[in-house]
Amino acid sequence: MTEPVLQVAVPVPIRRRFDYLPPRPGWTPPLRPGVRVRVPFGRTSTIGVVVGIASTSAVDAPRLKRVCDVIDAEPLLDPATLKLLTWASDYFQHPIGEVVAGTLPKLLRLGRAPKSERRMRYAASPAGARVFAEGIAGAPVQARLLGLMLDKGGISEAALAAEHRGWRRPLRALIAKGWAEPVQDSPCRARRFDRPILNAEQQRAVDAVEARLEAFSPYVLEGVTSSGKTEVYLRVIEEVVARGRQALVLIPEIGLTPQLLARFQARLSCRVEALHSGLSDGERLSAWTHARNGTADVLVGTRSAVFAPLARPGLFIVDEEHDLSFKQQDGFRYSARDLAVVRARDAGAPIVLGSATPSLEAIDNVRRGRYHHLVLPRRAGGASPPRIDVVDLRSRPFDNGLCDVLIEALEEVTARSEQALLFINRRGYAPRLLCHACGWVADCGRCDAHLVLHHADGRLRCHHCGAERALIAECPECGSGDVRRLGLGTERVAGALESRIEGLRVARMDRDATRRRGALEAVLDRVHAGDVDVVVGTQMLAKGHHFPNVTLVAILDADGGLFGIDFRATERMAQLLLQVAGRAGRGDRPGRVLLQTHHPNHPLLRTLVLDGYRKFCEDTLDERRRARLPPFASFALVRAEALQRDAPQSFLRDAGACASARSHPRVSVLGPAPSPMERRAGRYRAQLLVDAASRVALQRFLPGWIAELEALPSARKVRWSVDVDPQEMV
DNA sequence: AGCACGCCGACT
DNA sequence: GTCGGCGTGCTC
Repeated sequence: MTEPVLQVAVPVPIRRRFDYLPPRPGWTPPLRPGVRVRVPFGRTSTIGVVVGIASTSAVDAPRLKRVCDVIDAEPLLDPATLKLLTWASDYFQHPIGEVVAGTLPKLLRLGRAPKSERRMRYAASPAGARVFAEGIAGAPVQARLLGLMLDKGGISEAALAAEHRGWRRPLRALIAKGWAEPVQDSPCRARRFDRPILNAEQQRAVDAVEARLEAFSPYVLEGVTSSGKTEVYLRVIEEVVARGRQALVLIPEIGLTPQLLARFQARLSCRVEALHSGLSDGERLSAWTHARNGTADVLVGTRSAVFAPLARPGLFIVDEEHDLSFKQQDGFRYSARDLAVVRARDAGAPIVLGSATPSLEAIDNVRRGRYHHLVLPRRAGGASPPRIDVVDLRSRPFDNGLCDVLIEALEEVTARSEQALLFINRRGYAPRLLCHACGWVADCGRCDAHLVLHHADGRLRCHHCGAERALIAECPECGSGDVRRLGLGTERVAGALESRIEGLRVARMDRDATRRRGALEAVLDRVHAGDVDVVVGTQMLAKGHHFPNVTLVAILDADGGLFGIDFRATERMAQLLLQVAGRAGRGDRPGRVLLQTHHPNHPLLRTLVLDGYRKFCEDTLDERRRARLPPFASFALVRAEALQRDAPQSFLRDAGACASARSHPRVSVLGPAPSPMERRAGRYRAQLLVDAASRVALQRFLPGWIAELEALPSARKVRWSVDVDPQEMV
């Protein structure tokens, strides 16, 4: 009888599993995939997870070591979660060990046991109550425990232990038969008093999802801002939880988690838990464990929550599906949105991808009939959509980004005691400091970028590497005192507004103004209290905050996205534009959007403003199809960086040569080319694009090719990574 | 990622 | 004469 071979995911950046033998010959305790093991590794030892068990190994028998010990009696990761992790590792070409370790709460990675379920309570199910009434024969202990549960409406573990010494086994039997179930430790309160009435479209969306709760069915829920998407989520979640299943809700990585969580908890009479980066290690472990053992009915989390195991998965929701933060931008570059779809498919559950501005991928899937389309065209409460006015900046006088049309509009708004949002895509005061005498520009020494002037503290900062310098009054090259501040940032616009309109109360909302803990909340509170007339901010303004009194939104420079290097730049710009615009005219007052541009006749801008987002997407998708760009092709990007200027390019040239030698008919490589910002934080960067005709072609090509790259001598002189389905080409 | 082995400069 | 620089190689 040969010993089983344990395939272990070891937390190292090596694209391989490591084979081990059981702790001792003739080891009998069950060894199942999903258990953690401590393994000798090189000259040290580390904790890994068994991801497979085989009868043979490709490694020579004498080289196989034994695991030191098995940490878990029961698998920590269930088969579905393991399957997801392996799938993600294969698809995104990231080492399995790092995938597994990276998605486990830190305390579990360190070998801690999952949180005990001490405070769990158990109650009889309706089926249990029926059976008990009819009388249970042959299982006196089970009957007694069930009786207690019925008697007291639930019983704690401590009370169970007091009642019967070996309580775990009969309890497990009761749960297995569906007669008893774990319940939350505090009794449920019915909190459905605040349930708004659905409009016809919301009802149709809810009905559509609820009609197919038992099978994989993907939906795109397209609803303009404040059309009541969240209410649709809540109704469907209620139904899923009522059927004894769990819901996983993914939200973008922003400070909105507390608000959304509060709304969920206020509306749902079940146990809602959060899993996001703001939690302590203990809280994170607790939420993870509750998802895994089924104590939590609803798990609301950011990107990484997509890997949380679920005891009874029944529904997946990705809110603001188009948001870039669902794609991790370093290390293990996975897309939580796409993985959620994979998970829903495996679980045979519905998934709702919600957005006011769905991604082109989502829309394409609708067009191909793969996803169902649910539309919420109306704004809740009958608010009318905002009017979009394009302001032609050409030959119009404007000062610090503010033209007279905008100033007048602002004065009208504040006269009515309403509020306005000004969006500008750059923080700081001025993005460029220029000597008018000799042309010198303040550049970052470590990046190919200009330093941005921050006026408040008199510093010059690099927004790419964080380098900082004191502001200088004279040109360091020629000594001239005529050093000018070029371009616009939030700080400058805010200051200009204050001096242009007397008594105007301006708040800033950008990374600088909200860095301090609680600062964002403070700004939001001031806005809600009406202590602010105008908010000047960056992208942050676009992200779902509710500003009921805002009736004017201005986009100071809509041109940025029109001529970007990234083929997704226009899609981004359109989404941002509509998201920002969506902040205007909630409540009962109509909103107005002012869009300042030097290119009022740009075709995509015109389509967007005149025909709306849908038409814009149709046109952009047609263009993508003609140009064979995603989603009509599948990309991967290999990035490399090094302190030596040519190391990245020569590695990527070798990589390109390997690719050509493989002569895959449906795959080609483009480049290498220096990254759009070649030097960043002192390192030179370059990239190579892999262009495949389809996902399948790309997935067939990558594994073998990447294995070759790992063996290239030039690979050792650079740091390199693969980004499958890159979202940003920079 | 760690960790060790290995061969060349400024210090007691 | 040694401490230590990081290049190279390996991990079941």
